[in-house]
Amino acid sequence: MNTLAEENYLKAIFKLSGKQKEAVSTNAIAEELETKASSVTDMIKKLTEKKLVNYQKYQGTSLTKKGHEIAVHIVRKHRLWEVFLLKKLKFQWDEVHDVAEQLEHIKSPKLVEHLDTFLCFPQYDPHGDPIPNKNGEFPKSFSAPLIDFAAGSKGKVVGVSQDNPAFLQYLDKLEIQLGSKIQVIEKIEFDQSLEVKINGKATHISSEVAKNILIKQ
Amino acid sequence: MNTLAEENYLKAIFKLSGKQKEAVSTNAIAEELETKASSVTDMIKKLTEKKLVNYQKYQGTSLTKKGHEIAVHIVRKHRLWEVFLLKKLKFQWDEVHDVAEQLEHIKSPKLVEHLDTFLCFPQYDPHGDPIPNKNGEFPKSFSAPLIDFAAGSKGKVVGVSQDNPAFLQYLDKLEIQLGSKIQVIEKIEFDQSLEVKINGKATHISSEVAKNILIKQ
DNA sequence: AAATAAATTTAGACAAGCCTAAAAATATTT
DNA sequence: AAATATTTTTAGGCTTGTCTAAATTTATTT
Ligand SMILES: [Mn+2]
Ligand SMILES: [Mn+2]
Ligand SMILES: [Mn+2]
Ligand SMILES: [Mn+2]
Repeated sequence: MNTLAEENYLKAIFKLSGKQKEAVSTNAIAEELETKASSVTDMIKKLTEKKLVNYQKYQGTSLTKKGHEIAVHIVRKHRLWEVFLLKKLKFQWDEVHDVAEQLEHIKSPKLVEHLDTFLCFPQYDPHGDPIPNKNGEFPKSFSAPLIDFAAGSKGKVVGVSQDNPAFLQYLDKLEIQLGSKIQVIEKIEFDQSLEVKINGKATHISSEVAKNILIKQ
Repeated sequence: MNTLAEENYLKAIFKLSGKQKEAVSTNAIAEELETKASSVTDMIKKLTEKKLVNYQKYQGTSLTKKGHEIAVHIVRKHRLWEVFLLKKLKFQWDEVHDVAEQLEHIKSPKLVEHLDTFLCFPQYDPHGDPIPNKNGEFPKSFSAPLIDFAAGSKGKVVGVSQDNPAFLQYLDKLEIQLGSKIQVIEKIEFDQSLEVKINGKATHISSEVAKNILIKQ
């Protein structure tokens, strides 16, 4: 069984290594976990010992098959709990992440599977992130950040790539939710910001925000 | 904010000190938490520092007002989660305790209150234990252990004073549940065991079991 | 190809929680 | 009231996970 700290490291490496499972730098992990590089080196050595990561001095870290499985399972739990908090306990979408950070570490195979059943096997969490099934398989989703769309293109908001409360509350203020119809009116060359229509209503969006909104055409 | 270990110590002291809030011995705490007396002394000193317990060397430990409040709040969370697991996630009554031991440490005031609302403010957990409300007040309950009842007396099972799975599974086998009607047919002097009728069916029960079944007349 | 900068690791320290063994205090017998 | 037994505390040590400061390696400039 793994400790809470170990699980958080595995999750961070999973998040940072992306689809190609690239090696992740020590500093990147330190930043993600708001800790120091020296602490990361220490922990990586323990995870290497447990065969949960591949690590070569100065060359970065990647997950082993076993480490990957554990990380995906934690992501599964995190996202299922987020759905539970939103759908059953009436939390707002900007409130679920922090509590799920705690709940994801609860250890009980039965709990996860029964929760999944209770929630009717949701495929996406409140931020549009895909929920892996019990075999660790993710539902396929075809989306791209809003910033990659050209003027004139239309689509639907299917997700966000941040779950920071300030960001999510700002989206609420802009009346942007999962499912909102969006059309790019103009891309401002100067600062990469966008003029868009959200459900028919014209709004201006910074590039920083547009990077974190996921669109499906 | 308190650590997981601190919370478990407060809960243990609460459980052991009973209604009169008697001082609890170091050894009793050690046994309850399956740890060593020396570890208990260490922790008690920290809790004294934080003004969560009253402690005098060699004279035992009791909870302060603040310590008592925290302990009751953890008990509240534990029991609400037990209800959730049983009622919503279809756990058996012998399976809920261990998972609730983990869930009781999740920190989110909103989570507890919304869970309580979601469950429609239950007053008792799956073992018949009273659930304190958000002000820390327990519902009054009038029950006594089965072993205290004389031959001929009748009553209803309203609780158990152990949540150890082996004990609960044995009750399942005896077809004893909360709500079961029970009548004491005979008390065996020799070993304090009982002949009883459960929902009309005759059964023999050891004193050890009879101590842990709570009856309301 | 040096020199410099940035990233990473090592060395040594610290707090939390736990342990064993020994000492001290309290309780129980004789 | 001693002697003995039990309980509790103290002393010293270990692991986990963190930190700062210094050393080392790798990357980037000049
Ligand atoms: Mn999240
Ligand atoms: Mn999410
Ligand atoms: Mn319980
Ligand atoms: Mn219970």
